[in-house]
Amino acid sequence: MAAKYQNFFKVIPMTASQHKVISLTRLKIACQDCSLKEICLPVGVGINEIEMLDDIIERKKPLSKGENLYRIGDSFKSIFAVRSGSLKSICTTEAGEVQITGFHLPGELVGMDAIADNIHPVSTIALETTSVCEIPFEQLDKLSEKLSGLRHEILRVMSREIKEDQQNMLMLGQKTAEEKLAALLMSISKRHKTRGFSPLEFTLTMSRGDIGNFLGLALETVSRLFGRFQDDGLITVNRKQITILNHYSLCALAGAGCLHEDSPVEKR
Amino acid sequence: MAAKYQNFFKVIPMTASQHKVISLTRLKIACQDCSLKEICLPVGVGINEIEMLDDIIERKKPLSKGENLYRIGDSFKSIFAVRSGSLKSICTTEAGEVQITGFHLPGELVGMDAIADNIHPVSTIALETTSVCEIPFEQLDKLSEKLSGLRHEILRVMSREIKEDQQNMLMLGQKTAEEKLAALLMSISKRHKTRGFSPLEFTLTMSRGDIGNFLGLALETVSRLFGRFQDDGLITVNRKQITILNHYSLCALAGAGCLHEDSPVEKR
DNA sequence: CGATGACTTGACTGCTGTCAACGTGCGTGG
DNA sequence: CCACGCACGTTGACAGCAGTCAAGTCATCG
Repeated sequence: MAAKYQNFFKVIPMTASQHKVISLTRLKIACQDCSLKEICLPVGVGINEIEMLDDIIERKKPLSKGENLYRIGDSFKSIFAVRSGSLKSICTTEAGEVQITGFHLPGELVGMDAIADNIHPVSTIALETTSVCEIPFEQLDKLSEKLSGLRHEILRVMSREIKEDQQNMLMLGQKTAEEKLAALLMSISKRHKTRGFSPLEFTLTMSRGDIGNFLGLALETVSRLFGRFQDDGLITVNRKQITILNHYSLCALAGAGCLHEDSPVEKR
Repeated sequence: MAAKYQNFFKVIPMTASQHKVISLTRLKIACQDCSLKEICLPVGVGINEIEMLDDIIERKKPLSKGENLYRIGDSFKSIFAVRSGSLKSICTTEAGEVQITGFHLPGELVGMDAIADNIHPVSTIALETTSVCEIPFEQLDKLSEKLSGLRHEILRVMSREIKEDQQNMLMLGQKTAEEKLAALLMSISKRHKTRGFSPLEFTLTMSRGDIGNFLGLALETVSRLFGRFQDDGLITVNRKQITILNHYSLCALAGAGCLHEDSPVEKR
């Protein structure tokens, strides 16, 4: 769902140690290096504005595993950029069933689906220790009034989300279990690559059950598929550690566009 | 996908005869009555601006069945509001397979997914004789700079599309064939209701194949399900004419939220 | 009136869900 | 440091839903 802001909203991942020692200087550097500065920094020009930013970011201390960033029904004030860690968004039906609507990795934005009604339609929960930047929507909107580039970028980001959600819709509706899982792996791989990490070796922070729920599969099926993929030499699975051995075949399996139409050739 | 703009972007449906006799006066009335005027009319204030509008709309003569509104890869200039008729959006994979990403009914907007890359990611095709209004995005954007209400509304509309696409994703991934079809019928019913037509009796403008493709089902399955629904007394099917007999049960079948969480109670 | 495409119905196969038992790793507490 | 317990993950057996193939019916259009 939110795999798509990297081009514009690229966030510099932070290590856990950095979270502890947030000095004003350090943060300024972090923000200036971060591609999010196009949103964050122009809020004010002066140094004191940056200090304001400090406050905003400082306010969000890292979430620990299982903690909520926001809950269904919470009023919408800000969108969030993931700096490190990962999250999942879930919506619960009246029957109490839980449905995962997406996973969020560093450099991605969450919460834009709340703009419509000023209420968060999903809960977003940390899958591990996770640090986020808060971007007050009010300020972002004000800013976009003056900066047409920013305004366009916001529209583009949202449009991209629509476009890619539609791709995901297709995937879920039309693909087999095998194709779904391959597509998810390709999606995560691509997103890791975009943020500068290895696209061929990564750790899944979500459980088999989470993956199954998201893909509309039984967790047993997910487990079996991991086994089959390994037998076929496509990947190596070690608990949550995934190594992609045969990127091309996996991409082919994922089918049309590798979840987001970016085959070998990079789009844009 | 695009079932969601009715609250704001309500378009007054036109009869076929109206298409033929577009007088300037008549059109002005049409635009002023149309809820789209919040977008269209403020472009200019003077009478000549409205004439400009006339030109824009006139340019779009009704599409006949099978005609393209735009094709994949076309450069993006405008979004479109459906006045009468209906359309489907399809994306074709490199393998030449066709996937339907959505149906569009009167009062709905199409083309917002092209903002991201300035290129239409899908082709949109008339399912019957169809008339649309063209809304030049350039002008819409310029206008939104001054009118914060309009700017917010655009964001809200796009946010809503994201939110509801996510709901659809869930539906496609998690629901059974029965639930999918029920959900589609409920969606269409709701959309008909919103534009002031009967929610319990309507004509499907798309083929069984289209429905199956969209829902990720074989067309035979769709056909069988229509039969089963009829046997169970939920609906009456006469070729493309659908009558909903047991709205409540169908809604229950559609599951969590009737595709868009609007059970008996109306949201917002 | 015939042809073509859309739809329906039937038989059969296979993928995937469900139920169930069994490993495996990690954290807690002795 | 070890043992235990619990959550997570794996594997197997079986059943059912939905896809595929195929034949036949119906509507629409030239």
